[in-house]
Amino acid sequence: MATLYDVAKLARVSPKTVSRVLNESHLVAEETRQRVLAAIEKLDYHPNAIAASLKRNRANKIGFIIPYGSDFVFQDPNMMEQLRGTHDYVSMVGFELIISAPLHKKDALQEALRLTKNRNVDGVILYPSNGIDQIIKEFRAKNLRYVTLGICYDQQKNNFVEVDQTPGCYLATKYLLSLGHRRIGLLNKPYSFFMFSRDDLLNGYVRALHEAGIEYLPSLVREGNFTFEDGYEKFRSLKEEHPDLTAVICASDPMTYGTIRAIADMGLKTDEIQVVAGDNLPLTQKLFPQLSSITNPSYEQGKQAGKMIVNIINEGTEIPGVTLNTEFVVRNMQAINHRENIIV
Amino acid sequence: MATLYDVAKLARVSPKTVSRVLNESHLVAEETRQRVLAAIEKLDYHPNAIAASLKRNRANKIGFIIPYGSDFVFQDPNMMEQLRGTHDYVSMVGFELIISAPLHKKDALQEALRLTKNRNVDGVILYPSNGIDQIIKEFRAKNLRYVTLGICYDQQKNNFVEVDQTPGCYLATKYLLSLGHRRIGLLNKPYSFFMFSRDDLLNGYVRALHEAGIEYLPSLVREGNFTFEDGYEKFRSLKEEHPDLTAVICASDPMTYGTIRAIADMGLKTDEIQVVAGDNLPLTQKLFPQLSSITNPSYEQGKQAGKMIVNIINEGTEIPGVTLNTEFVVRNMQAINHRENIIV
DNA sequence: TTGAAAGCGCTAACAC
DNA sequence: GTGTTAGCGCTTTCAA
Repeated sequence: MATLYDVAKLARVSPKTVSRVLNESHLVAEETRQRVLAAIEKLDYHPNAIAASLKRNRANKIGFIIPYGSDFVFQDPNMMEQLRGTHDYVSMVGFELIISAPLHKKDALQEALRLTKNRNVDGVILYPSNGIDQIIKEFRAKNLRYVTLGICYDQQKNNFVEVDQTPGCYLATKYLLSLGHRRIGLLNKPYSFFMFSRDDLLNGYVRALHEAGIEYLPSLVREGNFTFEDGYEKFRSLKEEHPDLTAVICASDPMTYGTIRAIADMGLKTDEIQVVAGDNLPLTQKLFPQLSSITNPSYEQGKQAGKMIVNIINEGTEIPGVTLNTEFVVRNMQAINHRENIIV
Repeated sequence: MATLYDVAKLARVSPKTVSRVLNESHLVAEETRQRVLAAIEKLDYHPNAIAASLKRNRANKIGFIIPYGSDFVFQDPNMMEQLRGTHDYVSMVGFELIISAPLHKKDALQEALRLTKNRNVDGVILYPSNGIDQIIKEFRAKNLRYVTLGICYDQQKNNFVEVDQTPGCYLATKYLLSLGHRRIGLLNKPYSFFMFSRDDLLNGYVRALHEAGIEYLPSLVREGNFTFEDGYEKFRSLKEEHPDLTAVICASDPMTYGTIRAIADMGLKTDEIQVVAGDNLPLTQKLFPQLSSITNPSYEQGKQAGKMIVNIINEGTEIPGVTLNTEFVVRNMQAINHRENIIV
């Protein structure tokens, strides 16, 4: 493999000039530049990124750390959307994306530290999981770069991109109330698994109920792990405990699928239970085009996190956190009630 | 950040001894080793991976290159399964995984070359897409490391991990024939988009028909891009052209979803069309537990590809290609025909 | 506008 | 079992 010195020799210039052509080419005489470029072409020279990294003390890599054990990971569609957003942004500005999903959740944060201290990456994007407040303390103490996908502790002011689901859930609840529903379930997100600093879905739900003068029954709310299985189980137990349940709001699309499956398995008809989806993912829209949905800007969240980590790396300072909003999308419900088609 | 020299100084040994403790610690006296480890601990020393890479001429990174433009990518569940398999293997043996999904498909292969020549990665995993035969030629000429997820040209003998869907599709077709179906559609995989070297699904399909003495009608076969949309469109046109169609085999699970949606939208009942899924993904099993399915060992394929690229990097030679098999899973069909529940 | 020389942090020969 | 030294391929003062 040709090195920069080979190019310099062939072009009869110094190594530094080649380096200049590679990086800050406007400081080089055009004629010299052409000679260098020709030599590069001729030798099929590709700069050794590792050597440049060593000298610059910059890996040009971002780590995306997933704390769930890898079989959850690559199957959770929201995480994929966040990953995609991050990928698209950081690759646009010249960073590579390293993904790491330690097999054991507890190793994830250590892995994040290792990657960063090793200089394998210039900064990491982290999910809020248990123990992350300690890890953030260490990142800050050592002046390492990180961004979190959510607020990880009460006083966190910087370096996060979070989504506030309060508005989406408020609108969803209000909509269901306006249709006449009075027993509305909420399959909420987990508070043991992740480390969320506030209960936004619940807040929106309770506020809408309160405004309508409807009593809030805690037993109508169940926490789940965002997964299909949890959607399935929690819906079943919810409906069994509340036979008069007529509507349910799901915290995620996989939970929505589980709920739909549970509805079918329980022998309920579509118009007995109205389901609101949690993420508004493309697949959900295609599979179940009648479902109204809370929107979850996962792609945007990942993208903003990518942008933030790149800025933090370049500026060398912390950056105030960003909160993204949610909305609610109504889809045509008439279609459901008159549909007699059976899907599978 | 502490360097190896700082550790050496604190432990009162030479840099090389520290390096030995880090890498080949059995060659160091236990007492010395403990002193070094104590110094490492005390300084919170983390070896600079970039410096080691430069010296060793080894990045310890694998590139996973996705050639579809990133919005296809992180949404195709099979690709995610392959990625997961690769991730799990390579991270187990100490490699980092870099994923790259150039926004334009045509850039993907150049990106693969760039990453490798730059030394950003030690080797790449590639999908068979148009023009890949040329790229492979260049990889081989320059002695660069690659593995392909499928056979990319007729004479390819090495460095691939492919899946042969002939058996799975043969069994699926045979099964449908045994149930009395005579007009069986095949929503086949694409041949313009990827670069597959053989038409395995079609082979299995035709063989089963032939053995049963049933005529093979080319118009019962449609190519699709593995996507929901293609499943939807192709099924519609298939059924419109062949009103006597009673069963269909889908090349992928997203196509299966599209087909199911089309069936619902066309006002057909479940027992009028029997659908065979293409991948047997967990989500499909959960959403549509009644569907029989061809199995697609995507995770295993990704894992094997990871294993192969690591071996190729370590051995420095090419490795004979591997072909993975497919099967067919029958699920309880009675449940379908008697089910009157409506899913959404 | 260009070049000479030092050095990023580690590892590999080769000595002892 | 341990140390000395050179050098991976680049960038960066500093000088010309």
